[in-house]
Amino acid sequence: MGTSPKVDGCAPIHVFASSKSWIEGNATLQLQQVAGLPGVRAVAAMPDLHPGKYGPVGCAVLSDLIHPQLVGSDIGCGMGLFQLDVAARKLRLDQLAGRLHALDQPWDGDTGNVLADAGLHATMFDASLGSIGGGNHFCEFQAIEEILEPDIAAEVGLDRDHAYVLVHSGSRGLGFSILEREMRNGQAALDPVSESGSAYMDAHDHAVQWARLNRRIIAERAAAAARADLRPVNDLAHNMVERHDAGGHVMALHRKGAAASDRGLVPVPGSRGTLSYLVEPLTAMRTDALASLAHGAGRKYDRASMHGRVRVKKSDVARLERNPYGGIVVCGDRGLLAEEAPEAYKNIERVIDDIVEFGLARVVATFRPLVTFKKAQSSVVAGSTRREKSWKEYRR
DNA sequence: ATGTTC
Repeated sequence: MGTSPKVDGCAPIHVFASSKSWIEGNATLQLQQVAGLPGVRAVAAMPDLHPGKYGPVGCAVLSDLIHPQLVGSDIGCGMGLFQLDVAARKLRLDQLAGRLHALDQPWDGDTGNVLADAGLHATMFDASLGSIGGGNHFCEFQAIEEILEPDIAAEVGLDRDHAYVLVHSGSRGLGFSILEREMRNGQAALDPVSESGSAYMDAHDHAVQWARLNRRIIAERAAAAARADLRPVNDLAHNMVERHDAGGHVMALHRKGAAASDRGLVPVPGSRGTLSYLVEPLTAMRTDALASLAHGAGRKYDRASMHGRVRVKKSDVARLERNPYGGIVVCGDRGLLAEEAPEAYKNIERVIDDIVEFGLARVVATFRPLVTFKKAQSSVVAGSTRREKSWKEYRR
């Protein structure tokens, strides 16, 4: 708990998890490996820490060098919370669930226009704009369960009667292509002020904005299904890297599954069967947290093991398609439903308790899930045999 | 995480 195991040649690691929070051994191992990477100065781990493909998820890493793998493939992935101008109690959940199936279809909006409005150039991945993607990504209608800090809630215009939409999505194929390109170049680490470092940052920053726009469009599509308008409460990426000038010395602050704690209230989702939280970061309290916060409950069991833990029979599917609050989970992919079952995740209350006890944040409001939408099984699109430029051939 | 299988 708040340990700083100083291994020879390794950067200090601060773990903001109490002994009550389960941290998998492999995640701790990955954390130590990260602390030993070239240029790494400090590592902060959150209680939602769990093992990932290229390194642990749920941590911030301050380094002299940019490590694209520490950001991962879903550059700019994050959480957008939006308030709808409709009362939560007015939503017809079954009707809404039906309409949300439209999110499995490509967005039919004017991609060129929204990109231009956002100041973003076109890429070959723009057809994915407005799509949620797979894995843990979701779009969830929520209602306020409780407001614990009325003054702060009022500052951001929270109204306990309104419905909300929380979107967890990222940069789809775009971010993936950027990491893929870096790995093909064989450069494990980049000098932040070098040409290659700047080129990565340009592509990265573009993907971060693209992902933010993607969440906005997804929220608008969801709002349209509820025949409502929306306004953003806050939107924060949790997979990203930023350059920081520390008195002439440029450093890279990576966040992998960790939200920034220096730009407004942080939406912290639970699993799809629990409350989600909106917290106020108390950044000044702990500089060793690297201006970061937990980004959710964090996985407890890996995806593969969930297929053995959850039977995907009719009765189980029926159970997984409801949440304990009487809400609906829409997911046309039984396998994904099993992988993303609430029991695959850590206890969000434990995670929140930890960040509160370590003085990292306080809870402003809690939200209960009404309707959660997750991607349906990917169906192979017939007839698209036309040879387009391969995404691996793509250059900005 | 990924136009997830070249």
